[in-house]
Amino acid sequence: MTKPLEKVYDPRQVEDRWYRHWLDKQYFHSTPDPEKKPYTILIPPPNVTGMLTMGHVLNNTMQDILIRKARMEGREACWIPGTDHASIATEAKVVKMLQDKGIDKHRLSRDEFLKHAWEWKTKFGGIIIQQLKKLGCSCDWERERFTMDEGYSRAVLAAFVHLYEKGLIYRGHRMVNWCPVSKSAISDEEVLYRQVSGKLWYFKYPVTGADNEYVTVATTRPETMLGDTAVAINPGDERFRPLIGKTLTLPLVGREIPVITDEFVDPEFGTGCVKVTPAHDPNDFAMGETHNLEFINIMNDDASLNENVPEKYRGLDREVARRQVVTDLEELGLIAKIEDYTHKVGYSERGNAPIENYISEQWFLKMTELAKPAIEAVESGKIKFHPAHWTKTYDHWMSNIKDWCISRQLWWGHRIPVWTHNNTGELHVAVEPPADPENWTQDPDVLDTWASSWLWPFATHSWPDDSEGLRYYYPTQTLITGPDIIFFWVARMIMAGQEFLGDIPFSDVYFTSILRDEQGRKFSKSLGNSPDPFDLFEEFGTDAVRFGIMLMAPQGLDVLFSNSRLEVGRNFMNKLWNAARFVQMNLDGGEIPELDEAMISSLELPERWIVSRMHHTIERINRRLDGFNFNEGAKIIYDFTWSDFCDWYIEIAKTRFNSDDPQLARQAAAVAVYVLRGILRLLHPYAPFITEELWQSFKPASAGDIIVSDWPQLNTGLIAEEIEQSMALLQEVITAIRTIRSRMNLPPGKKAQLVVRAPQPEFAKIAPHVPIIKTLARLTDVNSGEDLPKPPHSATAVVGKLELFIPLAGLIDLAVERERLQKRYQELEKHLGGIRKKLENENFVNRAPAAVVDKERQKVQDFTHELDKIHRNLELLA
RNA sequence: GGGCGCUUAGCUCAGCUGGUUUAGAGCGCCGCCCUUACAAGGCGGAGGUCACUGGUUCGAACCCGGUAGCGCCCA
Repeated sequence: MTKPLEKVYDPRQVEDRWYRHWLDKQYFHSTPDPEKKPYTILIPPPNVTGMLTMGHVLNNTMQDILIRKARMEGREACWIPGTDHASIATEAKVVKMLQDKGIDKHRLSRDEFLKHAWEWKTKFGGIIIQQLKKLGCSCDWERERFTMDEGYSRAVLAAFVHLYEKGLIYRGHRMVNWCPVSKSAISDEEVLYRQVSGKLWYFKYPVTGADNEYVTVATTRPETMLGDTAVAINPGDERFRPLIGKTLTLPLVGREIPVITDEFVDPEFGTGCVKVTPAHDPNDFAMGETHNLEFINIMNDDASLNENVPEKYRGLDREVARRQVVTDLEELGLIAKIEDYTHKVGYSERGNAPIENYISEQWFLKMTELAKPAIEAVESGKIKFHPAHWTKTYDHWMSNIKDWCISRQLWWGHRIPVWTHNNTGELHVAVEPPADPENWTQDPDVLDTWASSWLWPFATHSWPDDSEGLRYYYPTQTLITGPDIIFFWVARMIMAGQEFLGDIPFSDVYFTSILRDEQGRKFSKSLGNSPDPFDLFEEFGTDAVRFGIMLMAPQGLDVLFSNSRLEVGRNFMNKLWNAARFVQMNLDGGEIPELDEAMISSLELPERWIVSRMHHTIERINRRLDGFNFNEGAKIIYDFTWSDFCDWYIEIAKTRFNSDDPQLARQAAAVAVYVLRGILRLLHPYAPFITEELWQSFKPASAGDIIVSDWPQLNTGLIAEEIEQSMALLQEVITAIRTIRSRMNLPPGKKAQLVVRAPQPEFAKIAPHVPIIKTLARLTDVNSGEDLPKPPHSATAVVGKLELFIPLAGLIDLAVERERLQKRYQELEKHLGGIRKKLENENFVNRAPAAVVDKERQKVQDFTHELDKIHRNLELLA
């Protein structure tokens, strides 16, 4: 027995203390144990430059719930944490930091820059790891990995070499998505399309050698006309048939360009004639290849115009050049019209600037072959998605997969392990550099960050080397992540797992909800509508935030988050705290009584009932958590604790503690402790701190900390339907009396009398519990009999076969009473009408299962019975 | 344009395999109460033609078709 509990739960006194204790005891650390089944979760590595967001809170709380439950269930639970190096984001931050110090990145050598980057990473990187600890995450911190750790880097390079040797990696001049801010290629998945309101400009291109004959083309990007090398029409478009074979003179440039025909051209768009800029548009690129057009790259890597345009425009930024081109064409009278136009523009995810389609030399990974087994793994059900509908999105993307541009023109990251011989041009592709490095030049690019994090499930271990850990922990069990990275990461991990280890990386993937604010807007930095988790921890307590967010996150739907909804969590923690406090106050001399489960069947109804309810609860929570229904699991434990345990059992236990029967009081204390222990353990994965704190006051003498205690064992033998039904009757009686009291404005301090008219066997069902009814319904005495007359001036209720009368001489408001009864009368008539209609339907009686029909017949009987009684009492009021 | 999802009380959501009791919960609202665990609380109450429409069925909030509105992803 520890010291008495404070009146209000104060999380600040508790959280850090227990986290330190768990760390000291090494509870989070896992070592392979052949005797135990492993349960492994890989953290989706947050960006090393990142800070904890509510999205992380949601995501990591779920992982912690699963891992804590698995640990309590006796699995060898291992949650592997870490961060990724976030090439683009980190490099941008370091460049900015250098700029602030007056250092230009390009004045530095690559090595000098990397030195700064590592310094920066050491200093600021990984703040998020500390923040995860604050959240209570029980990760195996001894296994923390960073995607640029030495061993991990070796794995990344080994993977590259493997794929290169297999012929899946190639280098090529291709059109890629170019981010002019980071001056790097990015993958298709890193492009976000936004609806933008812009203009559609109609330009007139003069037909060569003809006076006053023009072809009008429409474009959203005027400046790209400087790189046009053709104009295209649909071959079936009669309107432009005369143009075929002619050439046009490109204004401002003076280049002669052909008119070509291509099926791709949509006659409905613009004028039906389109300008073709093969070096700056993916569709035009394709046309350029088919028609053998000239590819003129008109841009520098920062999206300013280069020397391939007339001098006037050189060096201008694309936006400036756009305005200039429009002005100049206007002066020449070559603008037919300008329309408002909304269209989608691709933005670079990190640079937050419109991307360019830009031809450059890049490294690509062929995906089709890798995708096949990955599609199969999900279709066959070897890997299950939750909610399952994500499999369709996955399938669609996987079966239309395109080659992956994996090179980035950055310095922070894994440098591509390809060296070219300075004299012979020979390639050296290997994890280790050539023996004579002075004769070789290494490819300057680094790999896409996802080309390292897709190896996370095994590069976090020893791969490519074998090890006990790799064999024991791979494949992992569950991955929890956001649907926004289903392609970036989930799909690619599945491919990598099968390619490199020949086995799936995990068996279940849970996709979290998207967090939105109360107005339904996504949380975003630019809107500033995302709360700082630490403010919330401070205001509500970490357990309350965890529990609250679990409660409001439905599976498969977005979460409308609001601070006020966390109050539910806080209130619940306080409720639990006080329930525990009450139990503690009633432990005789501080001794914690043990309940012998074998004795339970000999206990009284309320005790047997609460035990039955608890095992019901265990069963339901297990089922919900097995199905990743975190919100429903939270709801179940909430309801059981608040309604069953606090509102009913504790109230009944008060009558035991106050009774003259010490045996009864001891039993109630034993039952209360038994149930409380169950609640604490069931709740522990959701609310680790408060449950650990309370556990110390109630744990069995031989038990350790709750984090390593046993998950409550379901005993279906203790679930008793008939007990729950008997208790339901008792609850109905009490509620019926309370309703009358409330309706009649009887203040709680004023006790009432109860007269029960009922057949003897019916009254016998509640007779043993009269003391409880008296206390919970605030009665002085209870009389019963089969033929008692209704006392004068009494209010009435009917519960099953029991007629309840509360004499209210002088207090009863006959009008209110009549209204009450009439309302119930009408309700009953309505229901009866519906049921009778059903039963009169021969098809129903003949075709519905007998049990269903019997049930309806029983209802008719019960309702009629009640109706008669209400009717009789109404008459007495008349 | 293609795909996915959603629409149940004022708000946020449950409602699992069609018959879960008479469609539930929390918040909010109304009334009474500082009843010695908890006012971050207790007791009671009001509030819903389950988006619309057609069908399947003895029976539909639930299954199927269509319509409308909202959201997301892909092109």
